[in-house]
This record gives sequence, structure tokens and C-alpha cells, in this order.
Amino acid sequence: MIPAERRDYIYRYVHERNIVPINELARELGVSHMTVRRDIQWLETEGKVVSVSGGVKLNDAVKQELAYSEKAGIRHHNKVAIGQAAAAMVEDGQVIYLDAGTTTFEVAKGIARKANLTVVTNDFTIINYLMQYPQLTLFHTGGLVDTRNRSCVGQAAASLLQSLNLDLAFISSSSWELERGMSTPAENKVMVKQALLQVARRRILVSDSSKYGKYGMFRICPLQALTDIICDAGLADETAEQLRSLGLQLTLAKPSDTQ
Amino acid sequence: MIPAERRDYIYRYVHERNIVPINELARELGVSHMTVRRDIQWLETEGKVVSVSGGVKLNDAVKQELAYSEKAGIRHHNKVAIGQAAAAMVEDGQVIYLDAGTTTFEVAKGIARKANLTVVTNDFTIINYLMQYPQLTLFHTGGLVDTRNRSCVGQAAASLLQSLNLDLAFISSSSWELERGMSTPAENKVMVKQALLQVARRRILVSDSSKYGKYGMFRICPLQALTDIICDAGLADETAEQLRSLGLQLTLAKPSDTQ
DNA sequence: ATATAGATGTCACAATATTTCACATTTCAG
DNA sequence: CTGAAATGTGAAATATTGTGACATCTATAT
Repeated sequence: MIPAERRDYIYRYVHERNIVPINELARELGVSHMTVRRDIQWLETEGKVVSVSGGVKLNDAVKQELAYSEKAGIRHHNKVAIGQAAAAMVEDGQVIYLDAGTTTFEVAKGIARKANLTVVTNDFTIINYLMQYPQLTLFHTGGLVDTRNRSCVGQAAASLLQSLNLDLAFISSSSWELERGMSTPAENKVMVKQALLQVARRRILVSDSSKYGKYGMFRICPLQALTDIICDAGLADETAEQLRSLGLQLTLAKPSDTQ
Repeated sequence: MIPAERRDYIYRYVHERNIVPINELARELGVSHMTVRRDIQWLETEGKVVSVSGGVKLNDAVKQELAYSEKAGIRHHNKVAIGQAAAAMVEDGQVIYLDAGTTTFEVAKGIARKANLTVVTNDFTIINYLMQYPQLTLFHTGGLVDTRNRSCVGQAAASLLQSLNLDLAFISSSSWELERGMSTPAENKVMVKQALLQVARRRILVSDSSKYGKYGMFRICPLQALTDIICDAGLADETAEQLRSLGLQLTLAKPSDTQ
């Protein structure tokens, strides 16, 4: 059985069963779990399937909301550390923005119990979570709903932001790099992030090191447009040096007492 | 059984029984109560389920602001009926607005499977629910978050609405009356509803008869500013007559054969 | 009100299980 | 035979789960 056949088989199998454990696929196909994993990775980049702990799941349009939660597991330690470092920057009485994403969700967890904060976000999961804390003043940007990311994008979201003054903006990014700056594969996120750069006093990229060096089709800004970057310790020393020489305040967050 | 399977199982199980004790789930699944709790937490952040003391509950009719007497009793049947009558008005390709509230949530359920619709709302529970249906184009108004109602209010929400053209606006109200018109106890809801009246071609009040005759401190509009009213059969004949004589299209929805 | 028991919920940590990563091995096409 | 692609292996990194200690809530009796 050649790889393409096997992937096809997996895809059909998952279609029938909705959720299938990796072990079952490996046994069924008579290959090692690694082969199954690599096949799943392939199918995942095509968006046909989502991997979950222990197995794989259909990416039925109906179940797309899960894309968010699946991502939550990946590089989780680093995200938590970044979130904590970010939360430590926040002071009483400030107005802060949290961009859509799982890393910023960790920031949200870190600031939830602070007093006197105003939090603006375009993310529904974050709003949902923060609504539990009645001492916070919350603001949602609104706009066109991006189901995959459970957030709002587009002109309407950007307009609302432009009418605000923000102390801190925690900006997420799936791709950033020295030469090409911050970029995204989705056009309608561009204007939201650009609006942020205009209205926030301090503009803080929160992104784990696995995103460094990637780039998407749409360019948002050069890295100099930011004031701070919070990343995990996985960033190359050389890169860290270069970022600092651009005048950026770089924080490398270490997962606390991890074993 | 892998985690994703188990969560799926729990979700479906809760769907059948509505409320399920944690112990029962743990026994049924052969895992510890901690695992069940963590699964429930997961489902909860997705808004699929709500945890209650000792167990977990379906999040279909989630509405904190309402007492359960209203949620569970006869009123609920009326809301469902109103929702269905409202959904029947919606045609392919339209742009519709759903106001925050439990009655409009019933409208959302009724329209979820239609094609080619654009739905605008200020309600987070509704957006959350409708995100499951990828064929819909969704828009959220954004604005200041009203935690109690899980929705957005205030100037920012109103501004966004003013930049739209709506075919149908389904408006909820906790108090309406011939003389005093539609009113609300919360000031920052006023401008949202007034913006709707300006931009929607057809302005439809969806409200059960128990709200008729009440009034709140802030006046929104006289009833003539509306074009339609959908209510349940509990409205007095005389009142119905009067409303119709104002030129309003009045629909009295009857709960379908359900007991 | 206060005390108490029993149920329920939270937390930290150890025990398992899964996933990732680097690299050795195999397969296949030319 | 050779190089590239595909696969398997096992150790290390991460995630998930169960356990038990402890906190909190609820109802009842004093």
C-alpha cells in the first residue's frame, strides 16, 4: 500500500467514525504509529482532519469550532509562560487589548483577577471566559465573525479600535521574522492589527518561538512598529540579539518550575 | 477511549438527559471524577455545557438573567412558538438582526439551517450557537459587554449598526405597552434599539405576552415605530385589536402540539 | 446562631500515556 | 548502485489521568 492510498484510507475511515484513535489506525493498517502520525499531519495541513490527543477527528464543517481548542494543546507550556510574563506587565487602571488566539487567552487567564482593568478583545473565547469576572470592564470589537478562530475581523472591527486609546495591546501572530516583519495568511486580519499599531501606546507581540521565521502572504508591519516582544526561551540567541538591537524590549519567558 | 471520544460521549449523553450527575458519568465511562470534571471544564469553555453543583447541564437555553420559572415553564413553549413563527418570516439571502435575549435565541435555532443568510447580533450566546453553522455569514456588533445579558450595548454597538442595512430586525423587549411604547430599565440598551429602528426595513418585536403592560425607566420608541409584533396567544383580544388598528402586523404564535 | 456530617469541589503531584525528535534503517526509482 | 523518500525505533518532552489531602458548600440538628 503506497502512502497516498493509506492517507485516503485514513480519511475515509475517519469519515465513518468521526473520532479514531491512532493505535486503531496503526493496527488496522499494519504500520507504526509514526507513519500514521505523519499521514495525519499531511491530512491536517489540507484541513481535512484535526488531530486530537490520542487520535484524529473529522474536520466536518459543523465541527470547525474545535480548531480552536485543538490548537490550545500545542506548545502549551510555552504559551502559559508567555501569558504570565505578559500579565505581569499590566498595571491597575489600564486599558488593554487582547488579540484573538490561544497565547493571548493565557494572558487573559493571568489578568482575570486584577482590579480596575478595561479589557478590549476581538476573541469570543476570551470574552466568554472574562465575563466570569465582574470586576472587569469588557469591550468587544465586533465585526465579521471568523468561525475558525472564534473571533472578529475586518473593517468593522478595525473601525471600533480606531476610536479607542489603548495602554497596552497584546498582539498575536502566527508568523513573524526580521526581514518580512509580522504577516498573516488572512487578509481581513491585517487591518485589525494595523489599527492596533495606531492606537496603542505599547504594542506587544506575544508569540512562541515556533512562529518565528515563518511568513504569510499579507504583510502587517515591520517589527520596528512594535515596542515589545514576549517569546519563549526557544528563540535563537543570535535572533534575540538582533531583535534587541532594533530597539525592541524582548522578554524570553521560561516555563515555571517545569520538570 | 481517547479524550476526544469521551468528551463527545459526555456531550451527547448530556444532550439526552439534560442534567447528569458527575458520578454517573464517571461510572459510565470508567474514569475518575477528576477526568470527568476536566472534560466538563473543556466543554464549558466551548459553551456547550454548563456545570452545576454535582453535575453538568445542557447549555441550550442558557440565560442567566432569567429565573427558571420562565425558562422551564409554559413560557418556554411560548418562546419556542414565537421563535418558529419568526423564523418562518426569513427568506433566502436576507440580512437579519437578532437582538439579545432568550426569545431571539429561539429564533436563532429556527434559522440556523437556512442557506445564504447573514446574521447580525449583539448576543454572545447566539453567536456562539450559530458559529456551528458554517454556511451562515455572522456579524457581531461589538461594544461594551453587558455580563448579565451576555451581550453588547452602548454607543459602539449602535454605531456599527448604523453602518448597515438590515432586511429584518428581530427586537426583544422586557416591557412594552400601548401608551408608553417599548421601554427598558437599562439606559445603554436604548441607543442600540433606536439604531435598529433606523436601519431595518422591517422591525419585528418578538416578546411573549407576559411582558405586555410593563414599562421601564427608559423609553425606546412608540409601538408605531415597529412594523410587526410576534407574541403568544396569551395576549388579550382587546389588546390585539388595538395593536392591529395601529397598523401593526400582529402574529400570535401557538405552541405546536407539544404538551 | 453554631456545630456537624456528608457531599462536592480544588489542588498538587505521582503514575501513565502520548507525542516529538533525531537518527538508523528500509524501500524504491532511476 | 545511489540518492531521495518513507518508515521504524527509542529516548526525551509533554499531556493526561488518578489519588489523596484538604477546602468549601448544604442541610440538619442542637
